[in-house]
Amino acid sequence: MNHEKNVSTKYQTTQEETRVSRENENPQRPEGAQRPQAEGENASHSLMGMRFRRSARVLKRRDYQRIYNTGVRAAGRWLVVFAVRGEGAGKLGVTASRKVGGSVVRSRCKRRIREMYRLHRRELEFPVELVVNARKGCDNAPWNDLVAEFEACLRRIRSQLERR
RNA sequence: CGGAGGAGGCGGGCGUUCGCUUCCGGCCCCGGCCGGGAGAGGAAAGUCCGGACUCCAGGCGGACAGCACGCCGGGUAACGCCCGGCCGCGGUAACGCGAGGGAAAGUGCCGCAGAGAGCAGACCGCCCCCGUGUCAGCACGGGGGUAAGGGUGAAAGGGUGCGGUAAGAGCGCACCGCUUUCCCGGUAACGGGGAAGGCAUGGUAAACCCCGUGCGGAGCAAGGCCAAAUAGGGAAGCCAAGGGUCGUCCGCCCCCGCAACCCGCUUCGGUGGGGGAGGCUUCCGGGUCGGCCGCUGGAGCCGUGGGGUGACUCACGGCCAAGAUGAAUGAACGCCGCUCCCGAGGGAGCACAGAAUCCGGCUUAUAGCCUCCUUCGAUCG
RNA sequence: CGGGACGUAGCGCAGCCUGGUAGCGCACCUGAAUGGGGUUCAGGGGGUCCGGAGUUCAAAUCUCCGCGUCCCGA
Repeated sequence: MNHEKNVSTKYQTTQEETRVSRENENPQRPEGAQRPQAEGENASHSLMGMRFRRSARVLKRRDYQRIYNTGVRAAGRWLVVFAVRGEGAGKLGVTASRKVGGSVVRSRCKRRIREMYRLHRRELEFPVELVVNARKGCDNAPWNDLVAEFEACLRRIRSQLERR
């Protein structure tokens, strides 16, 4: 856990974009609430990259099958991530099977995963089509741990795709 | 104050930052931006009933089958729901529970035990008479009368008491029950009372069944509109054999007509065989991927007043309150509130659960909190 | 949205329609046979009949309401 956090901060510094790195540390550290108000308005311009609309979603069963069959894989305690190289801004598909829990639990898992993708998609340096499967316990996992795991999976995905 | 019962409500609050869907207005011009508004439940659940709505390779009428319901009256669009009442059972009571029609229309079943279980029956007994033994009581054998007592069973053909008798028995009487009948109250279920009858009529219909009432079938993936690539020829009308529905059948009209229908294989697109296989005329559409509509304003909600014991209803006024579609309604953080744990201060947790065409119910899950009423017990005055 | 099947001993299944005794195979235990084991033979134990109500004298069986698993159709 501690090891993964160190790696994630190192990964952030490689991005050179100080605005984005500041936004990323906000949900990770509770002390981040004391951020300057003046730069908050300035940040609103840069937040366009944090949007996540329906056009950025994987919608068809065919597309899911293609990503499962031809993509690379990375699994963690609460997540399984599949990916192939994509176009434009990239896409995300989220699934949660009945094994994860009832309807309330599954919906919550999917929302949390979408939220993580929305906040961290910039860390992928090229367009990628992702499919994330939720695993049991995803709804109750501590937010910071879940984010760390997601980032770790993204790094593994990225290196595997670069090797191709 | 405590216990119990009933009715109803809420089911985290506030703030900051970043998002999602949709509506309205504006701008760039065909999906983006800006401003403003809205955005899960009491069960949204299970899919157990009832409707609205839509369609049916046809409709109308009738019969049967099948299924459901079943005290009485009312409410409702309708119901298997709700309200009020009756009866039965449970509870000291408040109150709760009840598939609660018919067993003198018929059939079936009632294991084991027991003498006998559905045209009742006589094991142990009780009593009388005759014979033998005997002082007698009594014993044995034979004949008869009984069903009170014992015993079996879930259930033994009214119950309790008194009289009566050889012993007994509704054999007689009183009360209770039952049947028939009359009167009174009630819309009715039913209740109250009188008279007569000496008692016949066991249980089971969540066994078949009978009686009464209701029901055509599917379901918003219903159904409709627009319409790529590819493939390519169908559609409409008329007559004849033939064929056609939603469990079956009948009648009439109607429709299809190179298909229907039957059998087999299937990658669910089709395809092989059987069956049946005539012509004429006119015309240009059919359909998949995808998209749009259906899609939320309704048996709607709130308030006031009237009617009703109540469910509910009527009148007037006001309001618009999710509409997604690989599926939005959120995420993170801070403060407060509540519960539990060591107890200075901290830590952990916050019920059941997520709209999918829409309503009326039922059922099931649900941490905690609040309000009102009733009843019982204790204490004080 | 609609339709169906199943739940019985540790495991796989009968019994349910037509209500009264819960049974079969494997596994388990004991004994015999063998130097020992397997096979075989004899005997034995083990059941909230998925849960809760109801009908009945009596329910695994009939009825209703739940729970769980699996499978179809559009």
